[in-house]
Amino acid sequence: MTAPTIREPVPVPDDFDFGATVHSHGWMRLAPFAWDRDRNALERPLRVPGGETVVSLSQPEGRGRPVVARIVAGRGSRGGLDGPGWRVVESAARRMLRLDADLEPFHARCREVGPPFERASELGFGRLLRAPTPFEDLVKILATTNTSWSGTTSMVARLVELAGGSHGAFPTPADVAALGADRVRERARWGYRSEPLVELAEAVASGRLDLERWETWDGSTGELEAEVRELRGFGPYAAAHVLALLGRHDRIGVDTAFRSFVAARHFPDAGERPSDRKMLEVYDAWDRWKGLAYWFELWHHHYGGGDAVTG
DNA sequence: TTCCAGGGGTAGA
DNA sequence: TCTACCCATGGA
Repeated sequence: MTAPTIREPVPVPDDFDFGATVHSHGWMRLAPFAWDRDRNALERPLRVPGGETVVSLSQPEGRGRPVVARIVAGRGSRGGLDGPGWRVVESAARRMLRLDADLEPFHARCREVGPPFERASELGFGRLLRAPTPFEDLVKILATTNTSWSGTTSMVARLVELAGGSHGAFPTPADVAALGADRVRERARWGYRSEPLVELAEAVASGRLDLERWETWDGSTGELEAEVRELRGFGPYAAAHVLALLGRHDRIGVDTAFRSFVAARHFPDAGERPSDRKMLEVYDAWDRWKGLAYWFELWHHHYGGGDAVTG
């Protein structure tokens, strides 16, 4: 048992940029994430042994300096976390912020290609914010399909409200399974996604689907993609998104944002919108970095304004 | 009411 | 494997 603490540093890679990571895509806007503008901190509840805690993450000393995890509520608010509790928080931070990702190969490639990609390294681009668990990421990806971004945020918020923890922690697979498809449909308003969501939750809760296996997948992207596609409701777009959050970027999830952005940027003079195939060809030369290359272009286009890319 | 949204599923070529 | 077409469903 270590001494109680309410504030601990988490070591990070030299090129780690907290702001760029948090604003890498729309996840920071989905419950139970909350962005604290005043502190430039990312806040969210986490399940820890014996209950929940609310942690606030920031990088007060700037790029390459440690991320600081502050316990702001829940278990730990009055005395800190014990050793096991703290390890859960640190492990969650590492997954969310992708602290173990090696982006040097991507950044080296970006420097070769030149503008605007050469700025990817200095801007700290390349780590896509994730949930603490692969289950939460899958649920949120399902919530982006066939709907608008506002629909996604409300579906996720209602699910957390209905089945989440007392401090708002994201529901576990068992929680979602217990909620059942009917209530997911009628009260969380997930529409036709309700049954695929509950099926996913049941598969994970029962152990039939082991998502941890995907975290350390050493097979081909195609094999992993095939497993993801076996999940109901996960088509080509959703599967590519899942792969991206697992650190594989040799697929691009084609959605309305991809089509409109790539058409405008790379085919400005085309009379009619080019085919998906034509638009995907733009990124062929990036091999295993296709997805990040596209996302950097989109992100770079928006990030000047300081907002996350949410469509 | 109509139209759209960070698509999925399926049939047929 | 690619295309065409239908379908879903809340919100603007």
